[in-house]
Amino acid sequence: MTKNKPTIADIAAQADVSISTVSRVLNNTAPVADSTREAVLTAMRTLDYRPNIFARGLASGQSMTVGVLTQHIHSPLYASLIRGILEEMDLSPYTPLFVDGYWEPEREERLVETLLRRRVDGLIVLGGKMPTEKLQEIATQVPLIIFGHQVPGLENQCLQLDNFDGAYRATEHLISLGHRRIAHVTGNLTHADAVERREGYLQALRDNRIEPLSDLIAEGEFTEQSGVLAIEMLLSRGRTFSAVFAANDESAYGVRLACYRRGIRVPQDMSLVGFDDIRPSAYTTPPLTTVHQPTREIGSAAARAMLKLMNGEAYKLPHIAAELVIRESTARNIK
Amino acid sequence: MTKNKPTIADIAAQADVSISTVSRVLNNTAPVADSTREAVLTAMRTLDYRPNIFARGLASGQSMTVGVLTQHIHSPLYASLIRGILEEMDLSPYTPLFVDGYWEPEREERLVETLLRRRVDGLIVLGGKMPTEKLQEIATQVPLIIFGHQVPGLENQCLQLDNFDGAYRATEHLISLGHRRIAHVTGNLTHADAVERREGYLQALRDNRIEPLSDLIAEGEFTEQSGVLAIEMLLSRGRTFSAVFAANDESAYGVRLACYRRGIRVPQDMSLVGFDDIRPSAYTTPPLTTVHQPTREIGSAAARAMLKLMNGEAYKLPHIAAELVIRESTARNIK
DNA sequence: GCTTTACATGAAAGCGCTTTCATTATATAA
DNA sequence: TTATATAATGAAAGCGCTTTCATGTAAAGC
Repeated sequence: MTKNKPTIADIAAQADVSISTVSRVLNNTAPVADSTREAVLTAMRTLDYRPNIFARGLASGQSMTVGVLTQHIHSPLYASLIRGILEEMDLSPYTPLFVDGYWEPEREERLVETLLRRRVDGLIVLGGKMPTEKLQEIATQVPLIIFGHQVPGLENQCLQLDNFDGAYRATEHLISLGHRRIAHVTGNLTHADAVERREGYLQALRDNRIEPLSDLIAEGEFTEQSGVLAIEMLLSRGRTFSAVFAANDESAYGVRLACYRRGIRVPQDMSLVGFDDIRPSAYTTPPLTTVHQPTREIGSAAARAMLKLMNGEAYKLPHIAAELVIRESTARNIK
Repeated sequence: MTKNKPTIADIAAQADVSISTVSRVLNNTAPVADSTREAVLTAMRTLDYRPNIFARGLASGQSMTVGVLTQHIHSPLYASLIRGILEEMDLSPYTPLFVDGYWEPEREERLVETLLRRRVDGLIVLGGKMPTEKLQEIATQVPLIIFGHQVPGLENQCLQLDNFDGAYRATEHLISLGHRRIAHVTGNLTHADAVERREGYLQALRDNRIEPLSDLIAEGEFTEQSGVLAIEMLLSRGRTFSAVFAANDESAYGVRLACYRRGIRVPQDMSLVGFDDIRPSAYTTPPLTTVHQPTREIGSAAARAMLKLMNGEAYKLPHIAAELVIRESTARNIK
C-alpha cells in the first residue's frame, strides 16, 4: 500500500545538494542559486516528493491548520458559514478542520480539546453554547475568532449578527402592513439568539403601542416540527392573529405547513416572516419574507480575520446588519 | 500566547521515570506497574499535558485522521452524509478532515493531494466527478471508500445508491396513479446520477407501454432555479402533462414554485415527485413525495467500513435500496 | 591589493514522540 | 539451588523536517 516515501534526504542526494538547501527551496526561506533550485525541483518532481507534514509541524511548531467549531453542520445556516470560510481559506496555505458541536456544551469542549491537541494554529467558533469563561480561557491559548457570542474582553474577536435589530425590523414590517395581532414562534430560549429575537419582537410592538400578549407567543426550538406544534398551540388558545413572526426559517416552514393543512392561506389569511434566509426560503410557496443573514460573508470575514490574527496583522471585523427581504409571504392586513 | 507546552520529558521528570515509561502509559503498549502509572497520570494532569500530535505522527507514521472529500457541503444531501460519518468517527480515535470539491474535478484532485500531504490514514470520497483512473490510482496509495462512483477493480470499496431503481419506482408510482403524460426534469447530465435517474424514468415508461417523448424532458441542473426554468420550458412546448418527476428535491421545489405562480395546483392539477428526500421536503406545501436516500446511514456505513479497512479487518458495504416516500404532492390523475 | 559585504551552501542540533534493545528485579520451573 | 521465563523500566536510535551557525566564494569598497 504505502511504498517508502521519498524524504528530503532523497531529494538532496538526487540533486547532489544538502538537505538544508532542499528545505530552502521548499520554503523560500533563503536565496538559492537558480541552477540549484532547478535541480532540486526536478528531483522533487521525478521522485514525486511530498513533504512530511508531521516533520514539518514538529520542527516549525506550526500546523497550518485552523480549527472550526460549527453547530449542526447540516443546518443551512452553518453550512453556508462554512462555505464562506472554505472560500477564504482556499486562497491561503491553511487547511480548515471542521468539527460539529451539535449545540452541546460538553461536546463542544471536548472537540475544542481535540482541536488543540491537533495543534491548530487558530480557532474559529461558530455559535454554540460554550460558557463565556471557557471561551476566554481558550483565547489565551490560541488565536480565536467567535461568531454568535459576545465575550467580555474579546470584543474585537467577536463577530455578531444583530438579532434584536433583525427581529425588530421583521415585526415592524408586519405592523406597517396593518397587522396588530402578531404572534411569535420563538426559538429554543436557551439560545441567546432566540432571546434576542424575541426581545426585538417585543420592543417593536411596544414602540408601536401594541401590547404584547403572552398568549401570542409560543416557544419552538428552531425546527420545522416545532413550528408546526407551536402554531397549533397558538391557534388552540383561541386568540386570533393575522401574522406570525417565526424565530427562524425552518420553524416558519412548519408554520406554513400547519396553515396549509388547516386551509389558512398565506399571505391572504396569515402573513408570515422568518429569520435567516436560508437557501430554500426563496423557493417556498409562497416565497418567504425573512431576515437575511449574510452567512457566507460572515464566514469569509471570520476566516479573513483569522488569517490576519495568526499573522499578527491588524484586522477589523465588519459590522453585520440584518436585512429584511420582502417576498410573498406577507400582505396587508385586510380586516 | 503559547507558553512552553510540557513535553513527555517534563512528565517523566515530574513522575521520576523515563520517557519510555511515559510513552507506555500513554499508549498502553506495554505493562506498567500500577503505582508508576498513577504517578505518570498525576504528573500529566498537574502539568496539563497534551501529547504533540506531530511528534507522534512522525514517530508512528499514523495521523489518526481520515480525509473526506465531499461536494457542496451546503447541500442537504452531503450535509447529511457528513453527519453520518461524524457520528461514526466520533466513537473512534480518528478525526475526519473535510474538504469540499464543489463538483469540480481539478479542484477535487488538488484537495485529494492536500489530504495526502496531510497524511490521512484513509480517504472517503463522496460523489464528485473524479475520473475513474484517478480513483484507481488513489486507491493504491491509501485506504479508500467511495460513494457515488462505480470503479472497476474497487467494487467492494464502492457504496452506491440505486438511482435507476429509485427513478423507476418514482415513475411507476405516477403511472399507477393513472398518469400517462409524465414530464421529467433531469439533473445536470454530466453527473452519472442524473443520467441513471433519467434511464430509470425512461425504462418505467417503456415497461408500461408509454412512449417517452423528448418534449417532456427538460435538462435542469439539480438547483431550484433550474427547476423553475425547466418547467417553464416544458410548459411552453405546448405538450400537456399531468405529472412531473424531478431529478432531485431542490429542482422539485423550483417546479412547485413555478406551478404556484401559474395557478397550477399541486397535486390536483399536477403531481410532483422529487428525489433524495432532503430535510425540508417533509415540510413543503404540500409535503413532497420523493425517493428517500438514507444518507445518514450511508455516511456511517462508509465511516464504519473505513475504520475496518484501515485496520485490515474484514467489512462489507451494505446494499442501499432507494425507497419511495409517498406524501402529498402526488394524486390520482382525474382526466 | 586587501578588507568588507552579500550570496550560496553545508553541518548539525534539535522538535517530541515511538520503539527496539538492554538491563534489572521478581517469580516460576527444574 | 540454579536456570529460565516474566515483568518493569531505562537508554538510545531514529522519524523527516527547520533552523541556527559556520564556511567558502565572489562582488564591492577603500
